[in-house]
Amino acid sequence: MTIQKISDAEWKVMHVVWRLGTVTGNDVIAEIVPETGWNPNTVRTLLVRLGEKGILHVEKTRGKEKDYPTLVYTPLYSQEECIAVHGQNFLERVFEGDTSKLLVHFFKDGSLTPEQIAELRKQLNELEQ
Amino acid sequence: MTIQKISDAEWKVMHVVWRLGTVTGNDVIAEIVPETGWNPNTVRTLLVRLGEKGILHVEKTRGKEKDYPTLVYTPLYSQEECIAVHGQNFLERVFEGDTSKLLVHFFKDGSLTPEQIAELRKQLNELEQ
DNA sequence: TTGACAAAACTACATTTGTAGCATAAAAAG
DNA sequence: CTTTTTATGCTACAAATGTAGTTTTGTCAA
Repeated sequence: MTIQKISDAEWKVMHVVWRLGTVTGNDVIAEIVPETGWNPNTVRTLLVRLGEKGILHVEKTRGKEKDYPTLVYTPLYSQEECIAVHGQNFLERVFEGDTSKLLVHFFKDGSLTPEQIAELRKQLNELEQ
Repeated sequence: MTIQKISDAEWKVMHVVWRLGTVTGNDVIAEIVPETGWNPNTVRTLLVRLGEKGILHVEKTRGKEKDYPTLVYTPLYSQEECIAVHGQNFLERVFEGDTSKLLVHFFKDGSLTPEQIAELRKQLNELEQ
């Protein structure tokens, strides 16, 4: 019932899907293959699996006009939802659930720009009152 | 050559090993089994795998006095090193490498105590100058 | 109509992971 | 010494993952 696990390779696909909204296999292939060198079939396999996991909705549509039917994939969960679930998991696994330990780690390691630091300070202030 | 991947179940073992320093199988079993309900053999399997992965050093030692030889496991990498590697990986996978996005997410989601917030502010200040 | 081409569907296969069970060897107990 | 425990060493096995290859099928160009 909960959101199923998204594997490393699948995350890469999901980022593209969230960015583009509703996509065809080719859309994703066009984005990912040049960057990763993966075989196009690999991308398609990942899309199929994400469909089976209930993370993407899969539908066969006839494009606008005379196009022949193509599978289109649509995210069933927002990026925020998936990040929430998987972030929680990571937090527990690696930091034993201690959020502030996590935050301190990524602070130090993050080489943040001054703007980002300012943004974080703002967030902190908001949290505080 | 890099630190190999540590799986979910293995992290649980590693936290115990880091906490206790050098451990026997039984030490880890005593800590983990009550909490998780895992079969003791499961814990031993994980220890063996961590040894094979080069994350733990395995050695057969004769305990202090009249003890019979037992396998003892010692971490070959500090918690910080492992967290650095795996944290980086997570950051890239889930947040596409954007540290500040990660931080903002865990801020909002983290239900921090006032002390933790204060601590973070301190860290921020240190970073800033 | 027929052949070429591309998308989709199905199949594949080695590794890793979760989760043990079973057999053996050595120590402790009797 | 023999028996009983227990840690260790193998073996196991299904599901998930990374990474495609092969086959089928539907569309379009000739």
